[in-house]
Amino acid sequence: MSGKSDPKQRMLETASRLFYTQGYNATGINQILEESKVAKASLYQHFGSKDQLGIAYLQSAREEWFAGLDKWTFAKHAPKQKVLACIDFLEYALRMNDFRGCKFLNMLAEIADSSPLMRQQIIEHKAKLREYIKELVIRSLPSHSPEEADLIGDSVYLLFEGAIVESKIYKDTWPVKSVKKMIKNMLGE
Amino acid sequence: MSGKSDPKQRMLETASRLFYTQGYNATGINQILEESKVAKASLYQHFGSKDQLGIAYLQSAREEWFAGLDKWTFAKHAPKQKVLACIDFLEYALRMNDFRGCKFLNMLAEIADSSPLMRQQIIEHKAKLREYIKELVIRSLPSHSPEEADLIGDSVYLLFEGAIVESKIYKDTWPVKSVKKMIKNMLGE
DNA sequence: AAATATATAGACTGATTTGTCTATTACAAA
DNA sequence: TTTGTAATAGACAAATCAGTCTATATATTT
Repeated sequence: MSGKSDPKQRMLETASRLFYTQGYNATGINQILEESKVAKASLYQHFGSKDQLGIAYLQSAREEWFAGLDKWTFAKHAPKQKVLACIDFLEYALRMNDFRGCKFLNMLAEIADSSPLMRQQIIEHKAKLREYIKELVIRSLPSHSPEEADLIGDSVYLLFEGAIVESKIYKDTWPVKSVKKMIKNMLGE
Repeated sequence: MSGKSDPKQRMLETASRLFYTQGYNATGINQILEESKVAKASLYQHFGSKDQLGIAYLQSAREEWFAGLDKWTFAKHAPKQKVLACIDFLEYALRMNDFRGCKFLNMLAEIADSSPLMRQQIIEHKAKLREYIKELVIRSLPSHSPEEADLIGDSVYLLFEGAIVESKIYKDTWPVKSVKKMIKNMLGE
């Protein structure tokens, strides 16, 4: 059960790397098996299908994402600073991943209507992120009306998402930097 | 050369439909040939490769997109109303396409680093859209400093893009509606 | 009518796809 | 030591992938 010798873990890590860098449809299970040095039967023993492996990939990506996000926001105390920490984490994560964008949005673009289960994973992840950000924004704006704070919360979330996809297009941090400035304005000086 | 009987046009239309609804990698050329009733040799005669067909798909999608955008903005005269018309066009287009999202972002997520030419098409399209919106926003805010207007222009663009991807996730118009409200605020009452 | 260009049908290649199956090996617990 | 579990290697299936090629047929133009 220790990392390197556990076939299931090895497979998931290799699949995660390949799905992200090459795309889900462009990655065959044979390549995953070769690079993780796992037998084909083991894949179907542990995951049952490529689709299920894709779901496991999204699940682990979600855990990783929120673990990172928590780490960055917990370092700050004021709600507004926590919101800005989300943006700083985003810039950090995008750089770390060479601007390959969001694992969930990339997958969503690939699967079309062929995997409702993966789609559900993606929706849940994004809905959770939306609530996460909205909660922080609302706490940053205690004097605003619920309607106003709600709108600003969604706007911060949509700017956040916009920054992800645009940084992937331009392979640059300008979208994140613009978004951070704009959010600072929206949350007040 | 009249529509239905022109193999090249027939192929491109069928490929566009299939690439968009099924994804680029998930669509084989054989399916395109069958559904467009075109011989395989004709495809390679006119396009040379599947990659080139993908590029032609993106080119025609760009023309279509800006033709639609122009139509909606030309109907308004005040710059601010033109910006809002962009959002209205977006909502119209997303609905029309059953919330399948942006053809360019979908493709970008699929090709990873396998097609620099397609990537270039995507970058050019988005850069053009960014300039289009920024120009309208700057004209909407004549009394703002260039730096402020520039930031708001990019923010509107990023909200616009965010609305596209989020409406695809949730298959709902709430992101577009939130973005329209927020942009109204940003451009002043 | 003859010549040229374009489209069609479809065989074929060689590689790859997901998934199943058999048979063998390694290891751990009883 | 025996028994049961998990991993391995790899053959195999049936389908599909992009792309090439030959041969035939249809139009258009000169």
